[in-house]
Parts: sequence; C-alpha cells; structure tokens
Amino acid sequence: MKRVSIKDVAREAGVSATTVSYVLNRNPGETISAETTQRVLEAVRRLHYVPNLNARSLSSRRSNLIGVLIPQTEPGKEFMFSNPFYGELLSAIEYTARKNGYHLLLSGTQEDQSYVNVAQNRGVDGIIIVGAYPGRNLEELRGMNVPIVLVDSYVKDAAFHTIGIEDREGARMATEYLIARGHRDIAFVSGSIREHGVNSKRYQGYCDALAAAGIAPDENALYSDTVSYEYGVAAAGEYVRRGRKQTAAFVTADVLAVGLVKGLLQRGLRIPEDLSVVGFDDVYLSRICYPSLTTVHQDIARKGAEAVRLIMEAAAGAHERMECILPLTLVERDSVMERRAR
Amino acid sequence: MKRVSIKDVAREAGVSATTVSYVLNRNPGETISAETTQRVLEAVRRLHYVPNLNARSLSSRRSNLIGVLIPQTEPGKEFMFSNPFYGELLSAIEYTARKNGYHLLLSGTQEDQSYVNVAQNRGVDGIIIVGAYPGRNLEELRGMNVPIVLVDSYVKDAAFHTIGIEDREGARMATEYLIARGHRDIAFVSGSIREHGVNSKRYQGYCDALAAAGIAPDENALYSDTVSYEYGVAAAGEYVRRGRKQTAAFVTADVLAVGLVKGLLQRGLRIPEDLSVVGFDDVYLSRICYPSLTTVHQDIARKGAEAVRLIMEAAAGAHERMECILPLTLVERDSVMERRAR
DNA sequence: TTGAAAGCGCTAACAG
DNA sequence: CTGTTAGCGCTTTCAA
Repeated sequence: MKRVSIKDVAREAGVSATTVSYVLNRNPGETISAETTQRVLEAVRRLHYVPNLNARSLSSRRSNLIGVLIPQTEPGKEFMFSNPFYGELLSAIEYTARKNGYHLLLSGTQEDQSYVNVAQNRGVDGIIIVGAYPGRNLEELRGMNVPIVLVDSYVKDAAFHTIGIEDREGARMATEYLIARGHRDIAFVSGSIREHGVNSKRYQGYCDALAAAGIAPDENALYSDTVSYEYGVAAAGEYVRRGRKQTAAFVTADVLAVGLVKGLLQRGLRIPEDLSVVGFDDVYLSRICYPSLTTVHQDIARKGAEAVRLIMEAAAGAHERMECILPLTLVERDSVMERRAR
Repeated sequence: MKRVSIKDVAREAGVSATTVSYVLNRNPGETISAETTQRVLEAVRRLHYVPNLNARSLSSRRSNLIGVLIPQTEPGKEFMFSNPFYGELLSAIEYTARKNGYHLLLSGTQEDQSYVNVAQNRGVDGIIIVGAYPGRNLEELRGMNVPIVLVDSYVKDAAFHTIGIEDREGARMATEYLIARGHRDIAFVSGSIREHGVNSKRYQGYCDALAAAGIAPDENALYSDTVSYEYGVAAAGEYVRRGRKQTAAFVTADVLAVGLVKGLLQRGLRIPEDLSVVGFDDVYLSRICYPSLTTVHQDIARKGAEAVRLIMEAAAGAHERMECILPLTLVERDSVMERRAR
C-alpha cells in the first residue's frame, strides 16, 4: 500500500504539484481559479490524500509542532505526574494547541538530559518548558532560534518568554488569611526551596505576611523536601514529632497539603480543628479530598492557553520578550478554622 | 544562525555525507574504519550537530515517533485528564517510550475527529489509542500500515493489537468481596455502558457475582452516566433520593468512587458505615482520598510499558496480532465494612 | 571501506 | 492563474 503523495493528487487532478500545494495552503495573495481548486479538492478526497507534515516541515521550516518538556521532578522517579498539576496543565496546553492546528511533542526529561536535542531533532516551532531552573540545560537553549516559553520559572533571560503567577503575593495572601483567623504559629510546608524557584518566592510572601503582623519567622515551622503526597504524609509525622507547635500551615502545593492532611488524620488529629491548612494551585484534587482544601487558586487552563499563545505570537514574528503573570485568588473551603485555645 | 547539517559535518571531517550517516547509524554489516569514525564523531561534537529526525523519517520511513490518542471522554469537555487514570497511563507510556528512543506525539481527539490524519501526517511508527469504541474512526485506521495498539478496548479486529485487563473478572471479584462481607444490595455505579466498552464487561462481572450468590440484579441499583468526579457526587444525591436501599457499591472508576464518597459525606452519611464502596483502577487518588479506597488494582505502569513494547515488536516485524491481558488484584483499604443492621 | 547519485514529499522563488 | 526548477536534510542502492 503506497502512500499517496502530492504528485498522485496532481496527476489525478491534471495539474502540477505546485498547484496542489497552493490550493492546500491558500496563502493570502495567491489566487487559484475556483475551478482548479474544485478539481484538486476532489482528487484529494478521492485519493484520501493526507499531507506529510514532516516533508512540509523540511521545506517550509515550520512544523506546527510544539515541544513540551516536563522535567522529572524527582530524579529516579519515573513519572511526571506525581503532581496532578502537570496533568491539568498539559491537558490545557494540548487543547489549545490542537485548536490552533498544532500538535504536541511530549517529553519528560531527566535533570541530566539535554533539553535541546529533543526539540532540535524534530524542528519544533516552539518549546514549552515547565518549571525549569537555571542551569546548563537552559544555557544550551539560549542559542536556539525557536521561541521558548518557561512556565513557572524565575529565570530572567531575554532569550525566554515566561509565564507565571504572582507567587509571592499568593503566598502572602494565604498566610495573611490564616493570620486574620487568629493564627500566629504558621508552618511553611513546601518542596525544596531553591534560588530562583517558585518556592523561594512563596517563602518570601509567607515572611512578608508574618512581618506585617509583627510575627518573627520560626526556623522550627519550616518543612521542606519534595513536592509529593508522600512527603506531605511524612511532614505530618515530623509535625507531631516537633511537638505540634503550629496551629496552621501554609502548604505550597495541593498534593503536598493533601498528604499532610492525610498523615494527620491517620494520627488521629482532626482538620481543621487541630491544624488549619491552606494549599496552593487549586488542583482538581483539592475539591475532591476530605476535608476539601482552602487553597490559593490559579487558572491552570489559562496558563496552558497563554503558553501556547505566546509561542504562536513569537512564531508569528513578535520578537520582544514577553512575560505573562497570572493573578491568584483564594478559595475558601473546609480546611481552615478560626483559632481557638487548645 | 544556520542549522548545521550532515553536510557540514562531512566537510569538517573530510568525508562524504554518506559516511557520516553510516557512522551515526552503525548498521550491522556496515564497516567503517575506526579512524574515520573517530574523525566524524569529533566533527559532530565540534559542530554540535543534531540530526534532523524529520528528514531521516522522510527518507528512511521510520520516525521514532509514537502517536498517542486520548479521546475526549466528554464531548465539549476540554480536558482529557478528568480521570487521573489517563495521566498515569500517559506518564508510563512516555517513560517507556523515551527509554527506548521514541518520542511521543500527543493528541486528544474529539469523537468526530478522524484518528488517521494525526498519525498519517507525521509518519508515526505506531499508534496507541486509549479506550476506543468501534466506529467509523477505527474503520479508517484499519487500512493503515502502522501498528496500532488499542488500550482498554474490546474491539476485536485482526488489524489491531490490544492490551487490556480482566475487566469482567475484576468486577466479579469486587462484587464477590462485598457479598462475602454480608452485602446483598449492591449498587453498580459506572460511566456509560456501551456495547463493547469496558463498562459492559464490568457490569457482566458484577452480575456474575450476584448470580453466584443467588441475588437478582436490581434495576434500581444501577447508576450510570459519565466517568467523572462530578457524576460521582451526583450519584450520591440520586442514591439518597432513591431511598438508600443499597448497603454497598461497586464503582467502576476511582474518580467516580471518590465523588460518590464525597457526595455522601456532604450529606452527612458516613463511609463505610452507611455505604461500603469498592472502586476500580487503584489510581493514585484512591490512596490519597479519605477514607482511602478499597479498590481493584491494575498495574497502570505496566500497561503503558506493554503498549509501547507491542508497538516496538510490531514495528520490528512481528506481524501476527498480539493481545495482552493484565491481571487484577483487590487492595483492601478503608472504604468497606462488614454489613450490619441499620 | 567509502562516495556519487537518486529520491523521500513537500514548498518557494521565479517564470510564463 | 499555473508550472518549472531547486532544494530542505537525510538514507540508500550501487559502484568504485
């Protein structure tokens, strides 16, 4: 079964391959007679012709492909979706891309793996990278001449467009919310706090709120390891071990928060009676879990859509660096309560 | 900034492009002198040469690309990840593919959209389709000469390899488990029950177990709509409205089960005291939720890995139809209890 | 052991 | 309005 090519269509329609190409791509300015168009379209249909996008990409230097890189958060961990946030984001990206005629080339990446190849290899029109830290890999990308969008990264580099959220402000908001409800000992639970990472911003926001209320940050209220349900559970143990000094916790990811809650529940504590918890992301999960999570909401669907939009705009010629910061809101659910004596 | 091509490398190394290609692909049988190999490799490094896989695919008819299609479960719903199962599966597929030198072309699909184009377009080496129903779209695929793996589909067609689980048996197991704990009025909660769909198999398994225990299936114990958290919540309302006749429920997806539990909790009922619940899939979520879900476990990571393996084997020449049925086990957690009078 | 030449399927000037 | 001519970057006979 031979694949039917543009030539076959041309022959069938009695025109040249070029004409077929023109009809199919309909560039503004080019003008093909209605009658020829008709004939070509019919031939296409009759032959079930489907253009080979690889070939097109080869000669036209555009592939309608967007590369999406989701870094392996945990080295050694196989799965990128230990945090549902990635799934939801990817979902949004895919949807928007498809609606705009793009396909997605998906790849996880180990930390040690070059980002470039994946992309260069296939001649993608743009790359969306989620949660990148500065480093050698990003350095390599700098030289490439495809638009690159960094999602949730504080790498400031003229070579990259970015899209993020008001991390610091969101964290401040959450912490302030807790303070307003009478809490003064507030835990900060997060993944690793790396420079230029979102967590360090969120930690700042947390400190901002404490400072505004005249509360000194307490080393002992810090719980930081990896963003995972498991660590959440572990943090619960740690919390108990450290003597349960805090009456509330600001947790920088919903998965983590859910783990924490679960760990506490397993130890016979009650939420929010024994510990008020505010999460971050407003992932699907935070509505699902019990008790449902009061959390900092971000518009994940929009984030994905904007990422794709940025790529498209950049590909269309806009060449100044673009930055897009999405707002955050706090959604109240069932995991926080007014502080009272214990 | 011009992309460096194989010719540049050839020039740099003082050999022909052919030789470079040989060195890079190292086909068994071909033999290039160690010295030349050395020179070429060095040139590659110096020039940061990255092969263009599109071009390679064009001339060699293999792309190292696997297309993954995840159907839009709900028409109109944008996101494919309303069920975390898809995310986990995709994750497993991506990981295995990457380890074997393949990239993933990801696409959601509306029901009305042709599956073929997406794939044909890019000359993928194989296609993995999750949860396909028989229909026109599959018909179209039949003609293609790339290996196709259907995941969780009961379409029996010599043209497709399949990978699935013992749906009927799993459902029987779950229901039997409930019966063994004294339950006789057992609800069946699922997405739409379509012919040749997994849910119809699971319904059969459910009936098998009832029959074995001499229990007549009850129309009134059937809750069926869409696989989503939301419908789970809705089903809880419906359950109450219908008079809470059942003391247990077998739910064909964990997300659904979690929704059901949540809906019940919101209405002041207790799990498992008021209703025992068994889920299906053993998605991450089922450990996370409260109470954690007793559920039918399937090895999602393995499922993804097998799907990729099937593609690779088929691409390597194995041409008889392959089928892979994965076993199921029941994991006991906290959502089921012995029946007692109410 | 290596290279020349043809061609994969398509698009992009440039003519006509 | 349409066709001719060159490639895009790579692999693949076939010769040398």
